[in-house]
Amino acid sequence: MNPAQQAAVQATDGPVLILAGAGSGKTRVLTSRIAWLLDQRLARPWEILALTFTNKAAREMSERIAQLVDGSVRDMWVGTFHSIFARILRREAEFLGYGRNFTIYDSDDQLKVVQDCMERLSLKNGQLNPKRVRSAISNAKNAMLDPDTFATSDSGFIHEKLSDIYRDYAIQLKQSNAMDFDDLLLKPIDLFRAYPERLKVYQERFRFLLIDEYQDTNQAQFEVARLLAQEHANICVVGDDDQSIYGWRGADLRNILDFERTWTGTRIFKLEQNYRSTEVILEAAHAVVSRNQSRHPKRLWTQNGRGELIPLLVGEDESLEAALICRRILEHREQGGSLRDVALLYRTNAQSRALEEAFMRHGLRYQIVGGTRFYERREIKDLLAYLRLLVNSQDTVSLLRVINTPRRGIGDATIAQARAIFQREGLSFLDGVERFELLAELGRGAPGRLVEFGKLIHDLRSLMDSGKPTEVLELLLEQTRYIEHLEAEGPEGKARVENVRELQAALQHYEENSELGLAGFLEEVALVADVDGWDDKEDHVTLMTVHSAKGLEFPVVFVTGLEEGLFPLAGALDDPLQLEEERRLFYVAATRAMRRLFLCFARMRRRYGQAGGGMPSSFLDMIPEELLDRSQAGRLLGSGLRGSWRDAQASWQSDPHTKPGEPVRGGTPSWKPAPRVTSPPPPARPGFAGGELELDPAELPPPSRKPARADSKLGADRERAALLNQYSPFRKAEPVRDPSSQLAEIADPADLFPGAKVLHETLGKGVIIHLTGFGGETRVSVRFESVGVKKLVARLAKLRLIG
DNA sequence: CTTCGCTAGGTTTTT
DNA sequence: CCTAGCGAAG
Repeated sequence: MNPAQQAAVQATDGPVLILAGAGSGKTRVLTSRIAWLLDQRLARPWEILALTFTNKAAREMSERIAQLVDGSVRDMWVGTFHSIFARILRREAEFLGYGRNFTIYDSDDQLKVVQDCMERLSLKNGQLNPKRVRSAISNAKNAMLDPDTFATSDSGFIHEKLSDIYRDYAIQLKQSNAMDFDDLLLKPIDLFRAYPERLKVYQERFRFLLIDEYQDTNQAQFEVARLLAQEHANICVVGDDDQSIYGWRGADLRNILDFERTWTGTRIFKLEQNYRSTEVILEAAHAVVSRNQSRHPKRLWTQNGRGELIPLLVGEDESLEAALICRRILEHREQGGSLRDVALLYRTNAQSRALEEAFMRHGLRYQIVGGTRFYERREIKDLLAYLRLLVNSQDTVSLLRVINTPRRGIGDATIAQARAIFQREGLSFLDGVERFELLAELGRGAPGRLVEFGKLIHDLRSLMDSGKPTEVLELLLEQTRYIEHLEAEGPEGKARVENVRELQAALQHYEENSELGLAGFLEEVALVADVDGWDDKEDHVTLMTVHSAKGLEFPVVFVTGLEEGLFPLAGALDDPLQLEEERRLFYVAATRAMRRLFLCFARMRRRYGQAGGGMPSSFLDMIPEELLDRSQAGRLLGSGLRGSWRDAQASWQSDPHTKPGEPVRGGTPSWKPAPRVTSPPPPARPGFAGGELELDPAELPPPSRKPARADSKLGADRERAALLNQYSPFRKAEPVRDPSSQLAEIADPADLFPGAKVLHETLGKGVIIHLTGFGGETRVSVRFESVGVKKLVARLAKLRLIG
């Protein structure tokens, strides 16, 4: 351990701020510090509270502590903010008028409540959009504004309506015995303020508080930490202002920048030696982030050596960008590297699609982290909603979700009437269902169906009390005939059934390893993050957003989609604060790399299916020339053309943070606000082209946008397909000369690619639109001439490639 | 009450 | 381009 690290570990008394740059051994310091506290008998395990942002980070921390000290980790509270405070809230629920079986609402559930409130307040078709409302409520909560305070914080018609909805929303949640994510941080504050003696209990208990990724805390987290630590002032926070990337979620950089002012007597330790990356990588990352105004000045250094230059990979479009990356990965593997070494990072989840297709085509194993999550799939949410309703009978969102799923003839009209009746009688929905006489006015069929539903829930609940969680789920599936319901959906349903099986397996696993039952399972499920599902043991390339990648490291990293408007994102371009966050995001991305960093972009990228222009990211301009390797791209993307990027950009983008005296090469001095010009269009850049292709991409035919109607361009498509496939280890695409003259073999799923023309035994000719690889099964969307678009399982579809 | 077909809007990032 | 969500018809 270096002297700075050692000092940080041993400064056990009073407030401590550890400014830990990327790769500076932050986790090591944090865990050693805990081990030190225990070794020196300064603290006993249960007196330590360590808070992280992801379960993965928490797990890693626990494991590493366990290696340092023996055994006693079990009594220590190490977990995410959300899980730790959920735990505290369950214990203290009665003080807040909640039941300890409260449900945690995710953002989907929140939206349902908001919509319900808006309907009730007749604001459904106004200018307020439910998602906006949801985010307004969330922002209010992050700023610790309750409905009353929020109401007086601003004025105007819209704000008034927002306040009304927020107030109703809070009431609905309470009535449903439910808390949203934000509540998990806010309610503890309410509790501690209203019941100082409860606060005291936790203050006494947690004499040592440690917080990881402190730069990402919001005001509520700041406050709850302050409350807990104010007694002993043994608060140690670790963070890096350059890695604050959750501003949009309410993270407040001031928390870390002002820490020493909040806590008198703060000792600050700076960890600036990086053990992860090469000098080249660090310099590139620094070149971008150092333009920010809001940061502690600092500079990482390393003894890892200079390292290799950063290749620039330029693809004609997103598919070719992906193909170039695949080629590099294949090279890496040929040189004895493992796929596990490699990560692809992107700004938005939508970018994963083109990359995924390329990986499939090249036969490279990959795992996408994030995107649509398992627990957010419809079939999973349906079943979880049943289980949630069993645990918490007041959970309205879940009730409304399952009451007519699968269809049992209880529609909106019935529900609305029944709700009205029960409300009048002061009954909860499920209680009301048991009062048959009240239901008479609902007409002929409805009462019976409602009672039947009530009985279903009743039976399931009795089994929950006596049996195992897996048995409950089994009975649920049986009674609702849910599997049959899914199977009736056709091929789509088959995959959903698989997901249900996975849920059963997950529940079984939980049951075998925990005592906490159904309620515990639901809590765990509610609080998983995308990264938590990431499997770092398997040999595959990892694809994820930059946000998900924080805290991770990989020997080889590709940062993709470095186009102005994508990374940095368009919405951030004219807001200095957001632009700073984008730069930090780039900094995070680049500093994930240990040995090798690649920067990639595409000259053209389809968005919403429409072609869009890709100007190289302004970040690329900030990186000193001598760090980049344009040896291959350089043929066409040479120094002479560099200015033209900037010229083009300068005409429509100004960079408010470029310091005077540091004019950007070839551009207008940008501290003088550049006029926002919409025309003329950026100058054409002939021959500004594609990376490392051996074929000159300038001679490449443009990709046809709509393969289905591209008959006249078939030749072009074929050539393009050949290019895309040229690196495939399995096969060289060999287009059939005359489609009608011969019947091709049934294609191996790995041979299929978007744009390929195929022949199906019964459905006839079609064109592949795209491929997906969920659950290890390649699925293929084909637009058939006869029947339109069909989704098929590639393995079973017996498709033949035709010319 | 359900089903079908159309359209508008969505892609920032997530506990 | 894709899909969720809405309105109209059965």
